[in-house]
Amino acid sequence: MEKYNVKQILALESYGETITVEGWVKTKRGSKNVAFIALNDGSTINNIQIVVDFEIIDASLLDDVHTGASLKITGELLKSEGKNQTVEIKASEVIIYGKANPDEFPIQPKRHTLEFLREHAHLRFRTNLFGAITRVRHAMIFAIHDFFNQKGFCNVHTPIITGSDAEGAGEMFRVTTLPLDIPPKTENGTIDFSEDFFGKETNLTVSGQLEAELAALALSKVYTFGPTFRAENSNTSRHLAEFWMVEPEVAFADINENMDLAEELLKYCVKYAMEKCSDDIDFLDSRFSNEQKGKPQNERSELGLKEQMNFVLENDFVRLSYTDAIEILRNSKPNKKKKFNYIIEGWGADLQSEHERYLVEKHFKKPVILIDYPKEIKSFYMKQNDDGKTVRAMDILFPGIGEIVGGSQREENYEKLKTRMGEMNIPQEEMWWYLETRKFGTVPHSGFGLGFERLLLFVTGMGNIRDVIPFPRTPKNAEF
RNA sequence: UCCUCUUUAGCUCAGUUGGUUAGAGCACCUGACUGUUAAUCAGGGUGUCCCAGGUUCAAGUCCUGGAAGAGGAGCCA
Repeated sequence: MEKYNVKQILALESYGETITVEGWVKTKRGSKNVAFIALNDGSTINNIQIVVDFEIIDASLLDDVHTGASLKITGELLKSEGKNQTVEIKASEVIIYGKANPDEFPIQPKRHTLEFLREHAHLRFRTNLFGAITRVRHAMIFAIHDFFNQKGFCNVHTPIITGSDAEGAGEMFRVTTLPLDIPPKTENGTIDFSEDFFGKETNLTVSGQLEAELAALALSKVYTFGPTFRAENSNTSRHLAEFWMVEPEVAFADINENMDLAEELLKYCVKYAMEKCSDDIDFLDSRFSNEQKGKPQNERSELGLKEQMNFVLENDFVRLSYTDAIEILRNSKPNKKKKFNYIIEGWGADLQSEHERYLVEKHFKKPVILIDYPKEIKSFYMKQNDDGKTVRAMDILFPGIGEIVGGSQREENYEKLKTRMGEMNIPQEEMWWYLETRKFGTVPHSGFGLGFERLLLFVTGMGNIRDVIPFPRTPKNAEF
């Protein structure tokens, strides 16, 4: 006898065939002679309807079948008499693998708040919503590897434990095996890390970029896709302490090729989701619309989820220099009427969230790529422009999400890089290996970082980043 | 880290001016119903009112401190 998953069964037409299916109960509806069980195994968002005829199955068996129980059903595949499905299974045997006591099982067949489900992250996979998000997340992982593989990129695993704390991307998590209560001390009273596991201070990585650059300067086109850790005390719906980042690095590529690559990658992923996860995206689209209905008019999204995705696919991203952005913002209504919390006075100011949102959501109403930022507000490794004021940085801003990509052309000139490190107090002795790549066969190269969970926010229409990663790590929260 | 808001039944929430025994819907159980679609209809009881202090004859309600969660800001991806 053939064993199928629910997704396969829903596509079968071999009526009369005896088949077996295993899964978890979504809902049970009973009447005097017959009961209906909606069964799901996670292979699709759709359920298979099990018909239990009490002339064939003892009705008391279903006393232990509630939402959440796990079952093995054997029965006959039939064309459904009901309206909402094409096929169903008329059970000849019902085996209960595990009950789910409804007094204790927290996932009821009703609407739960996302906050409640976050506190039950071990069980939230069982909901339609988190099943859909998990499948879309999987598809996006594949889309990314697929994209780069097709383009001849080499995937490189960069280290997760790093000996450098000079990457400048944020606060780091210390990795140590030293005893916390009585750490060994040096003569002048500081902690003696020479006795630590690695013989030096080590941390969890905040970015694989620097190591990816090393690989790019031999393999030309590489990317890393791995976990990243930031010990910032950020309590927002867009930040995680542990998140996944896609970081391509390309030799012989300038900032324009870098922007082309990022735009193409984002569009590829969005298209992939719409094509490969259409059932899940349909579900997420209607969830998104329902959520918008509950919001005040001025906070509602003008477009639906699928409309937003199509819009991104059909339009070129706006490419705009920092200097031009400042001009637009300075002459904007909210700036003149002093509606911004931070009024744009002139060139040099860092852009705040409200400014980025104005550009993306009000002025252009499209994804925007901002380039050529003042060097003072960007990292040491970014290539300096000839004007002596700006660097070849690029940030991609998405509606509702903000910065989804940050990247740059890298400074390939040894002397310029060294000078800039000095100016920005980056310890050069520690970074000797990074500098050496500029000494031996240096080439122009570029790369960027794409926040994987931020991409998922866009593709799923979810509003909180804690809901697009299975087990979110945030300040004061490492349960599960 | 800062600002604002929230915390009452398993879940979602209401609870008036501080005043008797703290309520509703869902879930659950029982019954009815020949095929339901988060089935429907009738009946059944459930509480550390987030924690610790304080004010008061009396606190879910007022005050102080704390914790957790959410939204926004900063940092960024």
